[in-house]
Order: sequence, then C-alpha cells, then structure tokens
Amino acid sequence: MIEWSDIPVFLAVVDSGSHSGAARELGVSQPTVGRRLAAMEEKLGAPLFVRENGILNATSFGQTVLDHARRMQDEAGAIARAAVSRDSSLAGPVVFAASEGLGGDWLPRALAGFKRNNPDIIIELNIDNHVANLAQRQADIALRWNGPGKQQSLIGRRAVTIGAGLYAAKSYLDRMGRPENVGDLADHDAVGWSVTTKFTWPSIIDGQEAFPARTAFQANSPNALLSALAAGFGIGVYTHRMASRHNELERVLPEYDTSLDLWIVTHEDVRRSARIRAAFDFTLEALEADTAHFGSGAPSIYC
Amino acid sequence: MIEWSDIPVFLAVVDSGSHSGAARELGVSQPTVGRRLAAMEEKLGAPLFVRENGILNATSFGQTVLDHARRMQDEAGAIARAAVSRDSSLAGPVVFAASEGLGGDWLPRALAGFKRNNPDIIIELNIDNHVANLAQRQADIALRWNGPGKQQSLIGRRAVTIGAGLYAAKSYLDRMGRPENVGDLADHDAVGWSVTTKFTWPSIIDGQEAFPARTAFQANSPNALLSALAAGFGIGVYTHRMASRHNELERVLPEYDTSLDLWIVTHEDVRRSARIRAAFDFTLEALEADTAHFGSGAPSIYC
DNA sequence: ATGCGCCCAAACATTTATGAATGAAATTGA
DNA sequence: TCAATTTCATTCATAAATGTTTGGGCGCAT
Repeated sequence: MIEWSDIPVFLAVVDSGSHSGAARELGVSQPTVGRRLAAMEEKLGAPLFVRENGILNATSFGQTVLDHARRMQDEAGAIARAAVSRDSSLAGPVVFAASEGLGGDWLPRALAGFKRNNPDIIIELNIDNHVANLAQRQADIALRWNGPGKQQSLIGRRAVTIGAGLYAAKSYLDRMGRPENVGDLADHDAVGWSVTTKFTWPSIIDGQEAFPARTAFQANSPNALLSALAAGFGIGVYTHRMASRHNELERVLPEYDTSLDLWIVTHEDVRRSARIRAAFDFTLEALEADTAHFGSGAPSIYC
Repeated sequence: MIEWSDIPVFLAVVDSGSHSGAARELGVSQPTVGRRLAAMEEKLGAPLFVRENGILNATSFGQTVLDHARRMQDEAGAIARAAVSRDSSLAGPVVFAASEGLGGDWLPRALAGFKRNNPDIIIELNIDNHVANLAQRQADIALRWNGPGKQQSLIGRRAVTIGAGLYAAKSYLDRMGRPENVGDLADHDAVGWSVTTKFTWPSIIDGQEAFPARTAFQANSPNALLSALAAGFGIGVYTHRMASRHNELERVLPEYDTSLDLWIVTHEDVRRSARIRAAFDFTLEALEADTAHFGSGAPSIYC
C-alpha cells in the first residue's frame, strides 16, 4: 500500500512547482518534502517529476497519479467540511479570508460586536493575495470580488457595491496641474496594482482612451498604494472609502466613477455549522448596514 | 488538514470491527491504531465510533466519513495499479491469490517452469480463505470459483472445469456399508466444509433428496477434510484430482458427479504490466493443458 | 564577471511516533 | 458461576521521521 500522507506532499509539489514551495505550503521542512517524494517514487517504481531547466514537470505517470490524487483531495476536503458542519455549538474557530483592503481595517472592527456576542468563537483572519480554497477548508468565509463559481458547492451573496474613482495627492496636483478632461491624463503618472485586480487604471473613460504618461508606482498592497498616492507619485484608482479617510487626497475627474460588487462566499457544507452560519449572517448584515460607507466613502458606522 | 495516513487506519477499523483486528490487517501494533483513531476523532472534533456491547459501530458522522474514505481508497488503489501497469520489465513480484486446495499443491508445481524462464520475477503466493481484493492490489492474479464481477474493472477467463464426486475411506465403507442409491445416504455421516463454499453436500441427487444422518466433521481446509475422509469420518464431496492421489479413498455413488468452473482473474490495469500478463497467460495455459487432471483426476502433467 | 537569491542534497541532533509488555475490563463458552 | 479469551488503555524503551544547518549548483540581475 502506498503511504497516504505522501499524497498531499505530492500535490503541494505540483501546485507550488518546487520542494521548497511545497514545504512552505505544508508547514514542513524542505528536506522532508524531498524525502517523502523520493520514498513515493521508490514505492511506485517510477519517477513522478522530471526537472527541466530547473523547474519540476510531472511525468506522464505523474499526471496519471495526479488525477487520482486530486480526487482523493476532494474527498479529504469533504471530510473536513463534514466535521465542521455537524458542529452546532457557537464555539471554535471561524476562518475568514479577505484581501488586505477590507481585512486590514473594516472587517476586524465590524466583527468586534460579533465577538462580543459570541465570546467562544475564535476569529481567524487570513489576509492573502491568492484566492483561498474554500473547498479545501483553507477558509470558512471569504470576501471576494467574484461570486461563487458554479463548479463547486459554494454559496455566496452579493453584499455591497464598492465605489471607486481617480485620486491623487493635493501636493501632486498643485505641482503637476489638475486634469480637466480625460485627454489631460496623458500628462500624468499612474499609480496602480502590480497584480491583476479589478481596480485597474481605466483604459476607456466616457468612450475616450485614457493614457497616463507612465506608471510611476506599482504595489500589491492597498496601504502601500495609499502611501504612494499620498506621497505624490501620481494618479490612481482608489476606493472612495479608503480615500475619504485621507484628506491629503483629492478626487480627479469626478465624473469618472467605477464600482465593484463585493461577495461574501462560503461552502454549503461548512455553512451548516452554527458558528459559521452566525458569522456569515452577521458579516453580511454588517456589510449591508454600511452600504453608504462602501458606496460613496461615507464614514463607517463601525468607526 | 486531516492526517491522510489516519484514513487507512479508520477503514481497517471499520472493516475488522476492532482496534486489534485493524492492527493485524495493517501490520502495526494495536496501541498505534488506538492512538491514530483518537487523534483523528480529536482533529475532526467528533467521535467516529461508539462501542455497543463491546463492538465498534460507526456513528452517523463516522458513516459520512466512511463514504468519502472509501472513495479515497478506490483512488489510492488506482494509483497502485497504475504504478504496476507501466512496468514493462519481466522482473518484480507477482502476487497470486488462491485457495489452499489449488495453491497448496498444483500452482507451485505449475509455476516452477515459469520461474525457470523468468528468474527475475518473484512469485508470491497468498493462500487465503477470504477473496483477495484485486482492486486494492492485495493480489495481482486470483484463482477463484467466481468470474470477475461486473462492478470493478476485473478481467478473467474460465480456465478449467474441476470435477468432483462423493468419496469415503475404504475402511469406513467396509464398516458402514456401501450406499447403493441416494436413499442409503441417510444412514451415513457427512464430511463437509465449515465455511460457505461451492462444493457442498448435494441436497438433491437425480431429483431425490439426499440427507446424511449427521455431519460428522467440518473444516475449512481441504487437507484437513482429506485427512478426515481418510480417517473414516464419513462421506464427503471431494474433487477427483485430490481424491485420486489417495488410494485409501473410494468413490461412492459414481453416478453422482458435479463440477465447478475455475476462473483466473486479474485487474485490467495490472494486466498491462508485462510480468503480470506473462504470469497470467502462463497460468491460464498451464490450467488448460491440465484439463484432464482437473476434470477427472488424471495424473497432473506437472507431477 | 560577480554578487545575490533560490533551490535541492547531505549531515547530524532532536523530536516524534511506534512497538513490546503489562494490566484491567468485558464477553464468550463451558 | 467461573475460567478463558479477546479487547483496549497505559507505561517505558526503542526506532523512525523530522528539523536545523551546511554546502554546492543554478539562474538572474547588477
């Protein structure tokens, strides 16, 4: 019989592309990953990976194993979810996954009241740039820009609409001038995201192409972007709610306004858990209660 | 994440009904099974078993886990089979599963020639009373009374027909008299199998009910039954091929003759392996070449 | 070219899990 | 009812897996 605990190691190596990455993902040491993988290949009698130009590629045999291993992973996730779903006590951990923007400020404050009413529930907040896998129970509740996909048994609600516009520092605008129309943007610097996100620099405004002179600053953190804007790097798309709290920022071309829907998503299995259902419902209500804050940047009721 | 290696432990406990039984099945110690199971229940936050009258019963939660665990087991078996199937060398182990009757004498002799031609193939013979699970790769090739079921991807061939009749020791018949017709059997003792098998005492012979006075001896081993017959315990159904080698046995009511088909079965995945295909084909040919031996008890060509 | 970062293999120390042995509890059979 | 067997929890010594550290190899950017 194959060693079952080697299979998550194999999967992590496939997902991360390296022993070291798999080790980080699994919370074990890098030599352990190498040893487990070697033992697995020894047992199966055939290599699972070949190293080409330094990167690991699954052999055709590795692909076959991967198919079966993925299905095992699905079932293992189902077991984990089943264990949570049958828990009817308002105690234990609830793991949130959220981007840094929401998770960094609004969510902890909003959840303070929930924690007060449910002292035995332990709130764990997972700020992560990659989308947490709810089926694998990496998180119980996620706040995302995307609704639940159709493939998995995820359920979600469109909670609030988050408004955004173009902002820059007053000092920057004093120095470089205030754009009066879309064409003026060509004389300015852009501040944007280094990772793919929904809040990108708008390529079209009112049917007119908007070209910044160059991208002056990129980051993958909203706080870093905020600092860059405040420091006068240039003009960037930013949410009203974040911009409103920094009065050194000034709105540019107010006729341009964009918005994104924020979803709250969970897995139908874990939602059967009393504590997760409570946390889900509370968060949804909190988001809806703060609609004005998210839409136009009005002060949050949780401030 | 749950500990994957705990799941085979859980499955073994389900299958065997006890920690000790699972330990034997897995080849680990009984305390290990207890600890792994306890760790699993701790991790999942709910008991998997309840002990009722000393026997372990899965809780409803345990049943849910079992469903998923079974599917994981299926996939793990598929991985093991995939590993064997891609092996094109005529080397390595081939695991046979056979009942004691065939496995104890004929099979080793027949396979001697195969081993001579394939010195690098290691033949492992698993004499077991319970039907080996080919999907789980408990064996590569099985000799059975049953053909492959339809549910799993097993393939098999009806190899030979094994003839059997009623036999008893000469000494017994001298003492108790030789039955002339079916009705006379009512005055005699039966020697039979203690486990369910196909070679049972015939309840109907030529449309007439056959009732032995009582069952004098039962065993689950063909050698033990043979000894019992030879020792004069009574009359029993026995294969011609085994009976012919013991001239103290005498056939009773020769007009009664029964037969069973013997199948050779393997899994379509493992049959792709060169060595297993070779062993399968060789064994099938050997069985067919010895048709007279199995059918009527003629001397085996492998003697 | 040359540092720098990242990756993996090899060595040794440590922690962890396992096994053997023992005893208590419960069930089975006489 | 009582002996015998089986089962499981506990203890301690051992074996096994893991972590830490180190060094070599490779790609990449300075």
